[in-house]
Amino acid sequence: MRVSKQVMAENNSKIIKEAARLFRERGVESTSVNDVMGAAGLTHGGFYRHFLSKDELVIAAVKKAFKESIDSLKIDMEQQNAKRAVINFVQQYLSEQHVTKPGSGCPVAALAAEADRKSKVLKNALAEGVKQIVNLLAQGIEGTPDEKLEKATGLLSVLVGTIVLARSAKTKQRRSKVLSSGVRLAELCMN
Amino acid sequence: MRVSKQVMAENNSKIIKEAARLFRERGVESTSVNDVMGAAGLTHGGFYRHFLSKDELVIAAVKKAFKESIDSLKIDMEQQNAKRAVINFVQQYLSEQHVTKPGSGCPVAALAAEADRKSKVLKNALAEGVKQIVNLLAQGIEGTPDEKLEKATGLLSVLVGTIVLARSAKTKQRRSKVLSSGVRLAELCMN
DNA sequence: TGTACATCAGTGAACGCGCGTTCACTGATGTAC
DNA sequence: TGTACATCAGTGAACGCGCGTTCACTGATGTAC
Repeated sequence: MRVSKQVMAENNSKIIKEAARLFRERGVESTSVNDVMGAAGLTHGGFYRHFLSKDELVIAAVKKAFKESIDSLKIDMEQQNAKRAVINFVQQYLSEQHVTKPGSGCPVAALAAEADRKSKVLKNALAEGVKQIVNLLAQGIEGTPDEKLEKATGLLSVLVGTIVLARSAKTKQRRSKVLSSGVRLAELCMN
Repeated sequence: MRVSKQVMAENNSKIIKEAARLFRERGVESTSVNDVMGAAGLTHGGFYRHFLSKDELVIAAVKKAFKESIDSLKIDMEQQNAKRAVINFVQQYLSEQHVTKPGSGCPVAALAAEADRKSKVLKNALAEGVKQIVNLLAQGIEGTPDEKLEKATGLLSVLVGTIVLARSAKTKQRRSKVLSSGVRLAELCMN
């Protein structure tokens, strides 16, 4: 039956939140509309009162996933100096937790490969998020404006590559080695 | 109708070859058994004379994809000095061509995210390929055995991350910037 | 080497299944008076 | 503020579709003599 505007808005947030988690955990194609609605405590039929299509949900979920990272990085940058904030970001990014919990992690590492093959709109959402993160990271890096951007781009490449490689590792030992070599490289990137 | 052993062997190779290309181009889930068989000039029904399941084909295709890269790198290392071979490998890896033609490119960059969620067997095939490539790259890098492996691991992280990020770029300019920052980083890794 | 027959690679229809999406229906919500 | 009614968020059955897989069939291949 009909629910109040407020409940509907809450349901909408829940759907996007669960989608952002499930898409990163299992991939977009392996997550059905039914999976997402079930995780949000609803049934699949009502989905189309919220979104025109699954594709639209994917966009919303990717934007939400980026917003989480970006907002917390922004707040960190305002509360302390930018360089420290970036160092903290890198440390969290290159952690065991991030490797084993993609559901709350970086959408680039989890979804870029899939996005490359999907709709142009999704690719745009990905590219937009990357741009914003690179711009933020650049603020915590030394150099001329051009150098900052180049270094930030390199840093993000290292971060993404390290997580992707660490996730492909079979043993915990191997994973740790991949992560620690990533940490060393990330430090190189920032100077 | 029945075909000769030789023709059957050729068909088997064709199936694996087309699968290795299509899986990297479109992803494993977005490529159907029918797509692969069609690309190999056959019909879908005959597929199960060659493989027990689609999963088995995925393993074979990933192994084939790695073998291509690894064999050509090995040959290069034998024909000239190892360091030069690694430099060439990096140059080819971080090229426009590799970004735009995933079908003949690195299986890690194309499939690692998807493999992380799929069967353990596929993950193992990926991890095995990564191990072999890291070992080869280490031979072309200076340092103690431990340093060589750590540097090679870092180098591969940079390579994979750079390609993933470059593929997510919207414009050719942006793609070039990502690639050139990757080249600079790769050079840092090797020393 | 030639013949008779069993084998089996490849074909295309058919299977059950889960997917994204649609729809008639329900009943609480929101609104007009 | 109370009432009567239109709205519409959510439900669950149903839709067409493509998927991985199975199967009866075909006829060239491979083999036993």
